[in-house]
Amino acid sequence: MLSYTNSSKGDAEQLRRGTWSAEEDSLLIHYIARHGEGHWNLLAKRAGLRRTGKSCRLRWLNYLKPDVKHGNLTPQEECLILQLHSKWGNRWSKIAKYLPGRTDNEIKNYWRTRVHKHARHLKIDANSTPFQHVIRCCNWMPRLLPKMESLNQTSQHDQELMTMEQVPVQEQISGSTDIMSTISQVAEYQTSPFSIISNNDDYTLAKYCYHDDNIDKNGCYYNLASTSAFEDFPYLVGDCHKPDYNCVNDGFADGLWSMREL
DNA sequence: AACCATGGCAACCGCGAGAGC
DNA sequence: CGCTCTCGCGGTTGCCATGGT
Repeated sequence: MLSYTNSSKGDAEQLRRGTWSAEEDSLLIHYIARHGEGHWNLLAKRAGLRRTGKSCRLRWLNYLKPDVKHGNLTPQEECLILQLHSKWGNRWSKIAKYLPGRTDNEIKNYWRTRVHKHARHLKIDANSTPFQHVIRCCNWMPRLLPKMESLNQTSQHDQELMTMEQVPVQEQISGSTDIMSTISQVAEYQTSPFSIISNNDDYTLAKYCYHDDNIDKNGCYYNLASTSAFEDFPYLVGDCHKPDYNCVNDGFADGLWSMREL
């Protein structure tokens, strides 16, 4: 699957494209470990990689960087993506800032493969107001919340932190342990909006998102309560959503959840 | 077993912003 | 001011695995 870009400077300067090999990954990791990130075009040449600087940067940021989390998104992360996308639209990098360890590319792929798919099947625009109401008010968000609650009972957040401490990504990749890197990962994670979820003293994101008293008979209304814990996260604070139409009776919701159980 | 359709995701591309000269 | 380079972003492509027929 490997190809080369056209070059007028001869074969020696042809650039590789396509899937990265383990050898290339190793070259990139070790070069950055010694010299740091940045100046990607120069980095590519000095590291002996026949890749564009752009390609090196992308590979590092989306896959090789130690604090990149791999694996399925948690319900909490899915919930936050839905919230933030309804607020900011396709501002993937901005959304990714609120999901430590997740890349804009991963979030973008998640949206396009999972969320867009539902919109296609429902024959409505994924960016349209009706679809956003379906996602946020009728089914998707409310169904994520019980999952988040059940995960909280077993302290999912703590489990993730334990997992991160036990098997640092950097160790998996390079075979060496950088304890400071691991600690910084955990510290960064704890300052994210998700850090509140398993904090019983400070309530949980799920409980903030979902108040039974505020849900009407169609389940189309929920309130995001205000709390000082969300001062740095204005969208979640006191934001109320009430659809201006009955999104359950119009059949959107049934179609949505017959396709995939979250 | 072979073929085909589909989904998931890594990687690429084009563009624009910003910095440096 | 204009040029070049670097970087980052969002959109798109294409490979590969999986499931269905």
